[in-house]
Amino acid sequence: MSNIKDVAKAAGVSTSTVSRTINNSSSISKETKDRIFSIIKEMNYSPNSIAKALTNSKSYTVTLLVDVEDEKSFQNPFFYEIMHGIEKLVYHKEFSLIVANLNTTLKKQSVLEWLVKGKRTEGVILPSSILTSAIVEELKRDHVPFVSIGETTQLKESVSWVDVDNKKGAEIATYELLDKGYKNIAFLGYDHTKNFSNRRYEGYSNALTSSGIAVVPDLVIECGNTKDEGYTQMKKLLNEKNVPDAVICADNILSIGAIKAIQEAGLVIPENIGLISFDNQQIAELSYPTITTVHVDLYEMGYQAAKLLFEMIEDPETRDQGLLISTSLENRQTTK
Amino acid sequence: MSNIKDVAKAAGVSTSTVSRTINNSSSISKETKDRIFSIIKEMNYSPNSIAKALTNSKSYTVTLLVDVEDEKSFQNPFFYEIMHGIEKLVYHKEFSLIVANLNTTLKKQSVLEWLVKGKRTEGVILPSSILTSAIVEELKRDHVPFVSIGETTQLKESVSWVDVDNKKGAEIATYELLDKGYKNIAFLGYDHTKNFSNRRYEGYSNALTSSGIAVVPDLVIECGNTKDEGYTQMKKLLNEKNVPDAVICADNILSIGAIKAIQEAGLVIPENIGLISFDNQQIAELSYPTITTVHVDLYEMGYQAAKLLFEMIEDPETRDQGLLISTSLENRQTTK
DNA sequence: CTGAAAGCGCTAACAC
DNA sequence: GTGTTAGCGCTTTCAG
Repeated sequence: MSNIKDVAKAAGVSTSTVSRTINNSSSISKETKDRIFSIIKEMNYSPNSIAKALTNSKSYTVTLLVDVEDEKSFQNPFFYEIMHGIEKLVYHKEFSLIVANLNTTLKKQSVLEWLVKGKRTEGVILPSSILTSAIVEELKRDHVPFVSIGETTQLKESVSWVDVDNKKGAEIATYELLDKGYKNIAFLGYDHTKNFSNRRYEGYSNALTSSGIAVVPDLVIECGNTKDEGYTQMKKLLNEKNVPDAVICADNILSIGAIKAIQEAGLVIPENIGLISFDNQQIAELSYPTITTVHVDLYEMGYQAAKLLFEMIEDPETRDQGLLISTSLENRQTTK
Repeated sequence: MSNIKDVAKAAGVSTSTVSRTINNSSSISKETKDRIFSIIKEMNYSPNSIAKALTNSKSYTVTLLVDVEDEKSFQNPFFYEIMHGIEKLVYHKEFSLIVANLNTTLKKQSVLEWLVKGKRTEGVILPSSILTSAIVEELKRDHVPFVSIGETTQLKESVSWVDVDNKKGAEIATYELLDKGYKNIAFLGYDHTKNFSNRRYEGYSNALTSSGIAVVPDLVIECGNTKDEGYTQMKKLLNEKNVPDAVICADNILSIGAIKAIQEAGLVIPENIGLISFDNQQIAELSYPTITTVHVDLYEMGYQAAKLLFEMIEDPETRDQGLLISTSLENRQTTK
């Protein structure tokens, strides 16, 4: 493998000239530049990134930190697309993307410590679900920029984040149902401990009241996000005197169970009951009927997270900020 | 940030002594070691990984190469677990894990070239679906060890790989159905262009013939892996004179459609018809009924891929090898 | 517009 | 057991 010295020798110039050429310095004549570039190509030279990193005291590396043991931190299907968005910008900036698992320990320290202290990373992207105050403090102390995927309401510290515009998403869903003539809309799967769930509820109630419709507490069902809960709670709803003619599922897996309950009750979707859920394209398309969902551009979310991160890397004075990614409605078979 | 010199100065020793201490050389007296370690802790010193990498001409980095645009290269849910297994060993070895997308280009070269030429990576793990001869040649030329996730039947070159023991998996499934009293087992979703599908078919026919049962060509259905294909093909099967009493789905999404077709025909699962599919835990558990599957330990697969890779990194003379990861049957509601 | 030389932080051969 | 020193491959003042 040839190095910068070899190229310099072959070109009859100094290493500085080669270096300047590579880095496109304006102070090199076009002729020498051209000559050097052709020699570089001839010799199949590539700058050694590690040497460059050492001299510049930069790692040219960004870390995506996840909790692989925790299904909730990044749900499988989400992760891949988000990573795709991150990856896109990271390599565009000629950085590498490192993936590491929160719970890994090396040399008696957390991976994060190991990465940061060893100067292995210049920035971190991580899901809000694993972002504790301890991590925030550590990263801030070491001046490592980071961006949270998910709004960070549980933290007292200010933090940069990107999140889905859950409120708006729920609003869109609610308006859509109203537009299609549904009148009595339930909200299934509310979980007041989760930020995104609160936001979705806000959107739902907002859209209703804005349309002159009162929120009916009996139609707002608090429960976890499982198929079985969806089934049980929907069944219950259908046995009340006030039966809804549409339902918004605050979280996605619920809807599978809910649909089952509706079908078993002899009701037809979307004629008798309409349903809108959130995300998870795969489930939405595998179900019978396919599920109308509020869809999030996760690629975009990842991309924006990376963009925010690079702003912070390039200018450490950048202020923390929050960014909401807009949603869109994917009409499928559970709505008219 | 303190460096090795600072530590040496504080300890009143040379940098080599500190270096040897860090790297646990046996030729340092216990006393100095202890003293140095305590100073290291005091000063909160961490070795600069980039400097170390430069001196040792190693990047201490392994790359997971994927095709994020191609759903098939790593299907979403698969990827995460495989990565988890890889990640585990990679960090245990005190390496970092880089993730990169095949189609990214930098400085007019592919990411892979960029990573390899720039000495950014010491080894690569990638799915067989994106492993072309061109990539093999490139990696071999540059002496970069790599491991394929998936057997590489399409290549003439010898390559290290890990794969699911698809044949054995299908055998297990077939034997299970026979054991439970099913007698007329169909094989749905055969795709002769795919290695894993061929292997599964082999296992199926193997188990049948070993049990003294002839393979009935009419019960082997070649089709793609979609919900709709599963529905259509299953419906067809149920309308033939020779109706199966069990079905193995060679690929997973098929089973959703197949189940629908069975239910619509008024048949009861698992009493009238049994069904076993492959993988995809999430779908298998969301379906009504939940689907009995041949399950693969993807974490293990990732871990073994990394293990193979490190053998090659640590000893370049290591010969290429193939490794099959065993499967297990997850009994759910589609079988008696 | 180009070159010489110092230095990034660490390791390892060679001394003692 | 420990220290001295050269060097990994690059960038960047400072000179000219």
